[in-house]
This record gives sequence, C-alpha cells and structure tokens, in this order.
Amino acid sequence: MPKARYQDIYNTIKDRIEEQTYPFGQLLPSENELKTEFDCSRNTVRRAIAGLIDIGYVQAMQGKGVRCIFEPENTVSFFSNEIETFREASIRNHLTYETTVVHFEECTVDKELAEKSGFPEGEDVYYIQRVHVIDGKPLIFNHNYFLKSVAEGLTGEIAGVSIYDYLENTLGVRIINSKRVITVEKITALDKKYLNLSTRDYNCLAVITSTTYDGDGTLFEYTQSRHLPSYFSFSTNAVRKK
Amino acid sequence: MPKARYQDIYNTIKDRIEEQTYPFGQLLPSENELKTEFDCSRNTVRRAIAGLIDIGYVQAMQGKGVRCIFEPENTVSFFSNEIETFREASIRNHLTYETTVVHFEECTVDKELAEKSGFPEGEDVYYIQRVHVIDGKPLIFNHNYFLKSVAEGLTGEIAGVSIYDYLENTLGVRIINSKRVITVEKITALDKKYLNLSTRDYNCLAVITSTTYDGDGTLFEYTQSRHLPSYFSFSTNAVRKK
DNA sequence: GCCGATTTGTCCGTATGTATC
DNA sequence: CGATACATACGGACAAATCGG
Repeated sequence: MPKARYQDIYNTIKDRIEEQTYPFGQLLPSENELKTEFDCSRNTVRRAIAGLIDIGYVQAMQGKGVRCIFEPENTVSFFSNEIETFREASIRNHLTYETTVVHFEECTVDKELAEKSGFPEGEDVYYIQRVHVIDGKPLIFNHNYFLKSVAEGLTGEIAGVSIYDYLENTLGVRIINSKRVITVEKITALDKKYLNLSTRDYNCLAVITSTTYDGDGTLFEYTQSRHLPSYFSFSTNAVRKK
Repeated sequence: MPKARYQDIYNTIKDRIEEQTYPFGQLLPSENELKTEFDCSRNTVRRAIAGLIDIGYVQAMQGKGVRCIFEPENTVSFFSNEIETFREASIRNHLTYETTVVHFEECTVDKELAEKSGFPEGEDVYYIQRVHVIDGKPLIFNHNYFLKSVAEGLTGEIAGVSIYDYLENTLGVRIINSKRVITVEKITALDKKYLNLSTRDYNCLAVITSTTYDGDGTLFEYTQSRHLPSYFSFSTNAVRKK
C-alpha cells in the first residue's frame, strides 16, 4: 500500500518497464521530463529511479540518461530486494500455489535455537513446518519460528493461508527488514519426506535463512526456507561504489 | 575511492559498526547529532544511513532512532550489494587468497553463448577459466567472458592478478552494475577436476551468474562463478515496502 | 578542440508529516 | 501535550559527464 509519492511513481515506472512501454536498451524520459509529468520535484523522481536501480531494472549513466535493462524472464524468480510473501511471489510469477502445514507446535526457545536464531532463551515461540506446492510440485520446505509475544494467536489454519497477512492486517505488526543468508545444505530426512526426493537426484538444497524484525526492533521471526535446486533462483543487482 | 561526501560518512559509520563502536542492538546517534558531527546537511547523513540499511547493518525506526543490527560473522561472507573483486572480498574477510588461470582463450560469440549471456553473436571475447584458492583450499571455479572491445589487451597474467584492476585503472572502464542470479547446479567434470571433489560429497555447487555493464551501457562481462557449498554464503537484506 | 545545452550526481536549507516517548 | 526522531517533499545551486554544433 504505497502512501508515499515516490513509491507511486516508482510503481508506475516499474509497470511501464514490465509492459515494455520503456523497452530494453532504451533511455527513459529524463528526470526533468518525468518531474513535469508527475508534477513533483526532481528529488522525488530520483528516489523512484533509485529504487529501480536497486532491483536492476535500469542503470543511470551520468550525462546520458537512464537506460532500461529489464528483460522479461521465462524462469521463475522468487526473491528480490523486497520482502514478499509466498503468495505475492506466486501471483507475480503467474503460478498456482498451495501451502500445507505439516507441523504446528508451541515451544520454548532452548539454547541451541537461541544460538542460531538470536531469540532470547526461554521465550515462547510458534514452530511451524510448511510445504509450498507450486504447479502441483512440492518445491519448498519451510521451518518457521515466530515469537509468540509478537505473533499471538497464530494457528495452523492461519499458517495455511498467510502468516504475514495475519501479522500485518490483523495484529498490526509493522515489518521492517529481513536479513537473509543463502547457503547450500545437505538433504535431511524431513526434506526427503516432504519434497519427494529420490536418492539419485540432487543431494542438497538451496537454503534461505532469514531473521526478521518488526517496528519495535524486535526479532520476531526466524525461518529456514529449503528449496529444491531445480526450481530455485535468486536475483540481485550489485552496484560498483565510487 | 569515495569522492562523495556521503560515501565518506557511510564508510566512517560502517567502520564504527564493524569495530562495535556502535554495538549490536543499540541506537546510533540521531541524524541531527550526526549532522553536527560531520558538519553536513541532514539529507547527506540520511543518504549514508540509507546505504547501511541496504546492507543490513542498521534498521531505522521512525520516532525511535536507528538501531545497529550488525553482528560480526564467523563464516566467510563473499557478497553483498556491492560489486567487489575477489581480492577485495578476501581482504575484507582476512583470508589468504590466490588465483590460478587454468584456461585463456580468445573466441567468437556463437549462438549458444549469445543466448545465455546477452552478448551479440559474432563479437570477439576473452574466455578465461580461473580457480580461486582461499586458505589453501580451491573453493571457486570461474568461467569469465569479457568483451574484447572493452577489455582490449587482457592477458592470462593480468587475469591471475585482478581483471577489474586492469579494466578500471589501466583501461579506464567505468563499471556500473552487475545483475546476478544465484542457482544450484550439478557438478561437472571440470568442477571435479579443479575443485578436488570426491564423489561421496556434495553433488552440486552454488552458482552465481552475473552480467555486468559499463558506463556506456555496454554488457561487457558474463561470468559463472561456481562455489563449493560448504564455504558458500550470500547475504542480503530485504525491506518491506509500504 | 571549444562551447553551450542536456542530463545525471551531490549537497544544502527548509518545511511539514508521523511515530515515539 | 511537547520534545525528539525519522519520513517525505520542495526548490535551488553547482559539479561532472555527454553530445552536438
């Protein structure tokens, strides 16, 4: 729900790029032209463009202009710089999706979990295991831990739909940022069970471990998202610092 | 080489965070205090902080302050949002490193390479295979393709030191941005040969495929960087859009 | 090669809004 | 309610790179 002006402009230009109104390789209108079109200051246009640079949609070239380097993808891209729910990502990629909760438990943070997650020892958490099924194929196996004091009232049913919807829209939790680390790990028995893996196939998975903070600065989520390699891809854009 | 004021401030604060002058969990001085300390406008401070948010070092909480969420890592982190050379990353992680060029060739872009890289068919490129050795262990196997018209004069010797140094400091190429896709792929015979892999171990690698553009907007590099899973980790920070 | 117009990059000061305490 | 702190936005100024005449 963009409220800020620059977010609206960002989204408008982003849509135009995706629809190829601004085609690959060509220059966008100059900042001055965009500023006239959107009737705002040049700074506001620049903020919108900065966002598009972050996601690798355009590149800015001093003295020349801003060039579109977005190409419509044929592969499934699941993550970018934004925090996106599984549902949002599936919709963006035009895929059917389904989530199955295979485990739901309330438990207390022990030393081991505290160590790897950063949760304080002794806190109560919800521990959920979910399988995400895309186009009929089980592709992702998730271990989710949510701090009970923040995610109060979470149930297996809610987890089957969308936990973030519940947190944001029902509980009013404001999600700020999520630190993510991507690694490759050996397959476990649980992975084998829920992702239908044969032994002759890949013996490891792409794992995204994320720790997420709310508006109070409280770490309230620790998640391990284990992805089948053949369908995993993670895109980022890097910029050379001057 | 930061020339911009906000980059200096960014680096100064970044150093303080890494040295834990601003410790994990605590608030940084307010923007107004920092603006006084660095004797600049609040906007400039904000740009520096925005950069620290991007790399997941801090989180900004409206009405409260900016909180440090950086924890010194024990694992080797190789990439963030910045374009970094292998040498720069090794130094940042306090590791000994070495690069071996195992193949160097000049060739022409055929249909297949054009397809996957985005290079125009028929262009001349340098094709290099390199092994990166860290702390005595061969961890990364790279396939690099550089457009000859941009990287003119590249040799195997240069590739053994630093290609980016040559491009930036000798040829004056200005590197802008690099689109990266992370996937997990099966091991090939070449991987096995150069990374000393036993068959009972991982049967796949973490692969970073990057396409890099220069200041003219020319795609001049296509690289596949194949990483041993046990030493691979890629960190990013995601922000929830409003 | 120079000059001026265009375009992006950096920076400042100020004003107002919103959230926290 | 007021003080503090971050968020958004505007307008102006100058620098640096590019391009065409």
